[in-house]
Amino acid sequence: MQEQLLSYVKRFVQPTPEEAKYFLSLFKPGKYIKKQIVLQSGELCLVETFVVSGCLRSYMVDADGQIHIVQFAVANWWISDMESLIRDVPAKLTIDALADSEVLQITKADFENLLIKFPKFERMFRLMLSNAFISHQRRIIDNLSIPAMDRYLNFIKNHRDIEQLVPQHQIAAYLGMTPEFLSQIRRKLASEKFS
Amino acid sequence: MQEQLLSYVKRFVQPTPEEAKYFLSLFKPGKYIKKQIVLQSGELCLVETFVVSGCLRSYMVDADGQIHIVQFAVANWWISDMESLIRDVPAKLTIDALADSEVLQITKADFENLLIKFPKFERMFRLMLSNAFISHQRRIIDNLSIPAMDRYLNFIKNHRDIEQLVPQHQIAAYLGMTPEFLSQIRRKLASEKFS
DNA sequence: CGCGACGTTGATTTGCCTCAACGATTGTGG
DNA sequence: CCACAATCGTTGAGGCAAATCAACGTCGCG
Repeated sequence: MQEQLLSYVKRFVQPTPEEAKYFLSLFKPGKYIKKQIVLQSGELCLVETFVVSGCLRSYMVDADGQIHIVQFAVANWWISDMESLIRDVPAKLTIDALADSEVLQITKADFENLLIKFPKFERMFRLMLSNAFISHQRRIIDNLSIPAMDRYLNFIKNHRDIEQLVPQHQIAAYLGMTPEFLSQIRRKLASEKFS
Repeated sequence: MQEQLLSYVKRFVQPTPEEAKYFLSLFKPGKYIKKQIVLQSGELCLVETFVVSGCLRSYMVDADGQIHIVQFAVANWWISDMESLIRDVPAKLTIDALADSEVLQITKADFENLLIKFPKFERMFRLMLSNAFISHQRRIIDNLSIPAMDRYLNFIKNHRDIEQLVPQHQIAAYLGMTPEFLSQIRRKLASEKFS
């Protein structure tokens, strides 16, 4: 588990053995079983979570009780309610496990100590955030400009791993459509295959 | 101008006079007149731009030729094509001026030198990015869960400054609706005022 | 003055949602 | 190990929000 996180880190920065050891020592391993809640909306988000295996998801419930999925996190992804974590406000998101999962978690306090002791990691988190920012930006554009069927096609092309792990109505909730409508789309796609 | 940027910086980190001086020395002032292009999509984005006054916008043109606005940048906002800037790939976004504007710009090379020389600023950009990430995340949720009229009401509540600066069809392109439909919404809102 | 940018209005169409019902599969307690 | 309940995906009918298309009035500006 620790090695997996370390090799992830090395994509961004090259820690010395000492830095790497300290870094890893701050992460506590944990397990969640399917459906288990990691963070309940309304509470404070106290940790940043790195997914080693399995799948977590973050979602928001809107005024009509509808669930909107913000993110799926499979192996080598991070997940948290960033707003709650950074600004110490109650979380708007709920995070739970879609499958049995192993994680590594660092508390906010340890995280801040880490950055003070080894500013090198500041760089790593900045680069990670840039990536997340870019992909969120693309998702905004896609939601505004691309019809439902193409959004689905893009999704299964770019996230085949997630597609095989989570049920289809979860994908619908991520793409911003109803499960019924996603079903229509799939029917249409299947029939088009004979042409 | 420089003082405006400095006071912005101080929201995040406390630079020493020496750090502040070096930081500011890397930013070159510039002006754009209304409609002038700052970055053409397809080219490389070479600078990060801080808006001192006026208003820039970034947008993407989709397959149907429709324009989708990613961001308005008024005073004290940053704007760039982050993906192009960080990964050295052709920009997908175009940036232009919606009004005569004053800016301060730093090149990618100077930016990297800055972070090597004074890692303190790494922290600042990480915190800035967190904020941008959080607001993008909220926009994704809003676009999926909130009807057009409420998105418009939220926009004019939270961005009255922008609303007064840019024409309405630009706001429509930001909110993901047609100008005609925004017009309908405004008519309905106006008539509701007499009740 | 004349043209282009901007906002408005109305008629029509369409993409997607709602609601309701129904198999198939999974899983779980008795 | 069976029975029953959830969970999941599918189908169809009907409805609504928002897009499209077309026309028009107004204003600011070269």
